[in-house]
Amino acid sequence: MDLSRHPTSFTTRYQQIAAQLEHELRNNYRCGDYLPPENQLAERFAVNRHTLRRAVDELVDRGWLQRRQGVGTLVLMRPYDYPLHSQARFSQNLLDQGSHPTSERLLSVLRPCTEHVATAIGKQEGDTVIHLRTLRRVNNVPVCVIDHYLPDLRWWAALQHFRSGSLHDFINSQLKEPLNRHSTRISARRALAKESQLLEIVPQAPLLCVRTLNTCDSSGSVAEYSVSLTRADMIELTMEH
Amino acid sequence: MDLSRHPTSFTTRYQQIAAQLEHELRNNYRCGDYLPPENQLAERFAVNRHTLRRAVDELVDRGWLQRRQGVGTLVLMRPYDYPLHSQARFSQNLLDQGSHPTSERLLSVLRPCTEHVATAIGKQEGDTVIHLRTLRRVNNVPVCVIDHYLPDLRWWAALQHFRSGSLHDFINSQLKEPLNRHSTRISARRALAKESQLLEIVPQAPLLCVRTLNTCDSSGSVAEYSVSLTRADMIELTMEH
DNA sequence: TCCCATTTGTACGTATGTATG
DNA sequence: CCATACATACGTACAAATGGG
Repeated sequence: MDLSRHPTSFTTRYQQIAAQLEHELRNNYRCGDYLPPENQLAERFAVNRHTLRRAVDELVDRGWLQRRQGVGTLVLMRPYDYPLHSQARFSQNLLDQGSHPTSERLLSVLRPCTEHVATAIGKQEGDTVIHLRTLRRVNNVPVCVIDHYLPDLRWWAALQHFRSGSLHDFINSQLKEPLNRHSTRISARRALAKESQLLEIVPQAPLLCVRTLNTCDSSGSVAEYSVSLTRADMIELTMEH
Repeated sequence: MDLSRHPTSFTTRYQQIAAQLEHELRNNYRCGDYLPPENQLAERFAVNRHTLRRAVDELVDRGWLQRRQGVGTLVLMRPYDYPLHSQARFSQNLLDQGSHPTSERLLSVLRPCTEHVATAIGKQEGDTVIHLRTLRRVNNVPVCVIDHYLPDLRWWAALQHFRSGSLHDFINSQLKEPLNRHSTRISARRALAKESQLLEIVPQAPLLCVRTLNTCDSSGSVAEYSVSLTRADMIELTMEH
């Protein structure tokens, strides 16, 4: 595949090489393999090592390669395994956060909160919070991972019995605390390595990120701050006004 | 602030410079400003231009700077805002769609609607609709492009006088038709080539996509269907409940 | 329209540092 | 301690894009 003579669109040398490497990664490499050393590749493509590195940079940025100083360049890319749901897009109500009847608990710990969480829930960095992580599947396909942060440590004992289902229902029925949605922030970004693994998507795939602050119905104090990451290729959020 | 003698952690020269630049961005620059030319900065830091570029690369990757070939390096970061989140982001109310006072008209045509638009507004594929495209900038940085589809062709004459400002305000004042938000769908995907060009982002960068259906206050019929594409690195949507 | 200065983008060359096994 | 391979840095040159004269 000669990409050097591409009539329609101008590409730089390093972009050509990146495209060529990407093609070879898909066909000739498997996850866990190492690329040939930069010197060899540079020689093969007849470019300076810097130019070759610039091409590899692109693929590292896309999450398909990982550099290991003194060792080599590791191949992370998997062959595409989900050709199916390019079309299928589920809808999900914007208010569904934390109330998925199908979600499953992945994590349940007490931990000092980060600055980000502290700011959101109005506590100090390092204050202990309950941290739950749940994963929602649709048709057994993971679509959404949610981190829940709860500042009221008195809930800890009860929450340890939460295994699956709707967290908000659980809190409502077990702790008699109906939660009120206070504010929501919606953003999008690329998936990080661990996230793409968890959600079984290619690295760098776009994610919808919904951050929700829930307050206690009774006292009005912050009860839960949740951050959900949703596969943007499968889910869209809907809202009726 | 001398970062060159940092006892605890080893930092490379370009990392020191990136940290220094980040510090200066916060204190001495505002969104929309331009950095001094790379040559000047390189001279100031007494490094090669490549080294300086490597430092700037870091801040570009973090979304705080944006390069414009032939022009300069644009500052995106808002002062006083950063320490809270890992990513400095503007916020935009979820209800802002079509009502940006700063938006500018890019396109204004009559055209047969696609199946997608036809489905949304409840007409037949091929039926003529008014199609407007507007671009919103913040501090002269493009952040959001919106396609508006309006089925009522009687508005065409009046709408041709719309140049900039808030489209919804224009419709309200010129056509005496207050619009009502009916439903909203939010998704995310990677930018296509043309979109990334228009929004001045790298290809494949994640976009927030908000599709809104607005109805006439009076008749309740569909008045406008809009599709907005927003740079996810700069804008997040907020909602108070 | 064309040219020109400015600024970023790409590419080559070279040298040395750092990490790994 | 050494060979290998990636990381950083300096130097140089030219290309491409932009904006102004």
